[in-house]
Amino acid sequence: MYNVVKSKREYPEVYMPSSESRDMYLKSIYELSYEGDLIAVSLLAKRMGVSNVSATEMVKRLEESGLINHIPYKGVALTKEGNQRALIVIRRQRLWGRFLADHLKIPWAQVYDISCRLEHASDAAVTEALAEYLNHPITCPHGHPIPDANGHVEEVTAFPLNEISCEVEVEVIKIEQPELPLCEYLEERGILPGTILKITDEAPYNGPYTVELDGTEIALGREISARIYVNPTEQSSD
Amino acid sequence: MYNVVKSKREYPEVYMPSSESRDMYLKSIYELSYEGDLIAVSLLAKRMGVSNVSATEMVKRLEESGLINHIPYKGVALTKEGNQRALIVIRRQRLWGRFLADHLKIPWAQVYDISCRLEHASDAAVTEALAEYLNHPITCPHGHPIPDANGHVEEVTAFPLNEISCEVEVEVIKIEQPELPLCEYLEERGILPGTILKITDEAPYNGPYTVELDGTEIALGREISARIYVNPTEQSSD
DNA sequence: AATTATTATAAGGTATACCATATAATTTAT
DNA sequence: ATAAATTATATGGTATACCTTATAATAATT
Repeated sequence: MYNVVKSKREYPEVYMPSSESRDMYLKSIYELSYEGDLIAVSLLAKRMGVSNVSATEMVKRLEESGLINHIPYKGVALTKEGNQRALIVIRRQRLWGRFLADHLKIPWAQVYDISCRLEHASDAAVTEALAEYLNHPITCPHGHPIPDANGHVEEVTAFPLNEISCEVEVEVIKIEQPELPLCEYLEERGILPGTILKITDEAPYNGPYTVELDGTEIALGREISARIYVNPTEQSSD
Repeated sequence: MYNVVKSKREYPEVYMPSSESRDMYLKSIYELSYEGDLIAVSLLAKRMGVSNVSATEMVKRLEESGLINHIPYKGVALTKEGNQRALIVIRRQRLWGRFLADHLKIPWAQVYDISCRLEHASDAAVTEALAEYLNHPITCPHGHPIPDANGHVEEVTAFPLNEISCEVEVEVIKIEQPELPLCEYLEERGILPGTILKITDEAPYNGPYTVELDGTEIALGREISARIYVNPTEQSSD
């Protein structure tokens, strides 16, 4: 009688198995992938916060459904269908992200996690109504492009901050894997898409970067820097 | 790492067990209850679309959690805590209902089912931000009052249409159990909160009512009539 | 009071999505 | 080439939330 409770059974599993968990795996694989490379199952497990055995089990299920390819001892990659599905889920999440940030004024750091829950409660009709309502935004609050209704995106070109030289002024474009603790850290320090900053010093032995923004200097670890994608500003390229 | 996937485990079950399914049971019990009367487990099972055995199992779990009381062979009733929880869930659903209907322009008939999915993806912070954004509406699109953040409501007084005499002009106040097929039927015929109508004829042997609205006459079965709650208009009480 | 109907419980099963531990297969590094 | 590390699989177990079938307990009706 109520969709929510019976959803597991109402879908014809053979045709297109779908669940929150499966969608999260597909999304993680997409987010970890770069130009169709293979993702190690152990990396996927780490990202999903589950054991390797559990990830392997799910990989098997997703492969049987034709959503991913698994080359043993090498890794997994999304099939065309899996990629499509991942991008549809990502579209939903990023649209909800915009709504949460722009309309509900949810703190930036919390947006990703909350939108992640809403994405699973939205079908195509709700998603498109939401897109219309939001006036078809092109990026999410963390700077990622929003795929269109057919699951197409142009990924924005940007470079991780740790690949940028000292004294080059850059603009923050997007944050990769914007989960709560990282974003809280960044939000406190005013680092979000649009922020202008530059590296003023690199500590040796893989030590932190010193970053200047808004006249103040802060220290940023290498791991975090690798998740902050930036582009040189026009000013710096002169 | 991702809340959605691990939510089942992250809550300390002993303290406050919560899940979509449990919330749906609580909500159903609330909706079936009238002035604290006992709800038969079989009725609950029917409402939830599950077998009696399954409903009994869940009743046991909910009782162990202190959310309901179960008097064997009599029925179940929400405890104070269960009632609170039900109303919080209902608040979320009804707020989302307003958003879906007023902002996303989702067809009225579909609002209940969709809001039912969104309600489970909302914590207190999102709920209150949403309430603020919607300007604290007092009723949902189906005419039900929205509980406040503490889980308090004043149920609106209204009478099922089948208890109304012929020729009395009434206004539709709310639709009980507004699931999709019923609402599609009503929406097609223009019967929703605010509609003014009157019964012009009652067919014998529990036959259909003839109802006049907007100058046209339509036939309405008794079962449906019992779910349409109305109040006499000021005009009719003169 | 006896029959019928309803309600409850018991036993065994399904599916999803996790877990740990152990072993086998393969890759990588020495 | 061999040892070490990684990856895969096999086995058995947990929790939730369903299911069916069968039996026991109670309530309602005749």
